[in-house]
Amino acid sequence: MNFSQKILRWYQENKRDLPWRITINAYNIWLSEIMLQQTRVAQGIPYYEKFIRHYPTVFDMAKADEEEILKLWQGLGYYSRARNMHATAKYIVQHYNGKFPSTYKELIELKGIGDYTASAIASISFGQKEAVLDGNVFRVLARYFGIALPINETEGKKYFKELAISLLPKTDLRDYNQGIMEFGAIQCAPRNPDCSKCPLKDSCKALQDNNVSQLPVKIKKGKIKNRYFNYLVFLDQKNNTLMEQRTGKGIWQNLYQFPLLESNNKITLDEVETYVLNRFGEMEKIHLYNSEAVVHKLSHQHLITHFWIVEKTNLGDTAVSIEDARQFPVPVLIAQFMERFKF
DNA sequence: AATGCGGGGCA
DNA sequence: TGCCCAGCATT
Repeated sequence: MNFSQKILRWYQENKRDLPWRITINAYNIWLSEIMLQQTRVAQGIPYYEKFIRHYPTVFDMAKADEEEILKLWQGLGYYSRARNMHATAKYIVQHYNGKFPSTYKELIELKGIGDYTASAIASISFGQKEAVLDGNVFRVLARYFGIALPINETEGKKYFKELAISLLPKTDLRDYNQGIMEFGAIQCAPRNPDCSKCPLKDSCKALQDNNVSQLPVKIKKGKIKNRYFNYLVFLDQKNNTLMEQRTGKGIWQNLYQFPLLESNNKITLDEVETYVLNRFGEMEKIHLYNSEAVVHKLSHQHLITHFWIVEKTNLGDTAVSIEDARQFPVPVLIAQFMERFKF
């Protein structure tokens, strides 16, 4: 039995029951693949269920408002996925009459669909002979064949892609591609895999060389930056507040938040007060809600956050009721504050 | 080629 | 605390 046949055999005996595995409908497969980009299966499942419930077909999603989609997506992260997904839903309805194209070439033209996702949809939904290359597959191939090329550099990606293509079986493309990913997620896990019960243990190069924990190789880059966020939580007597939508580049695009004063380091009450006075006018009272900073950790930056409660009589005509504010799509950082503050 | 983009789970 | 997760878009 060769590599691919062993993967297929293993998958047959170990596959999980996942909600998107009861169908090969392209809309369902597409939705699941977008959600699973850089996201664990366990985290994605409830979102997938929720979206299928709200939008059973691509037509339903195309008709929805972006704000509603972002609200449903809230907490899943990488919000550009939601925006691109919505744009693609509309595009599929407009230009493809609601039917997803079946080829890699057409799929990769769509927003939010790259090499991996195009291959996944083409193979899983349409049975085409395309090789998927995600974090799981990189790991399985790097270990089994003992390849130390960095998986996040061009040369390595190209090498692994060609290797993955060469391993594709003639039939069972759907199961093979899902199988090798599942194998990477369950058996050939990132840390401390139990190689003693691996069906590939007799021919795994990394295991023979005692290299399992060293592979795959990934060049690490980037340092974490600290940013200082000061949120201005306005309140008037009628339970209104102020919310703003984040526009432009950067994190949380199109999500809502309280008016924000960002600073280079920790800020004093006087500085906040001066800022509020200049931008919003006179206030009744202002005080710091959390003396201990809330540190919200993203993969590439730490947001050192203080919430300032600002009591102000007249919030103007852009004020929103607290009840309405809770319905806005917001980052987890804001959602957790609302929870804690009993907003 | 390098950087930015969330949030959570795990050792 | 650092790494990883069914990656993609932009610069």
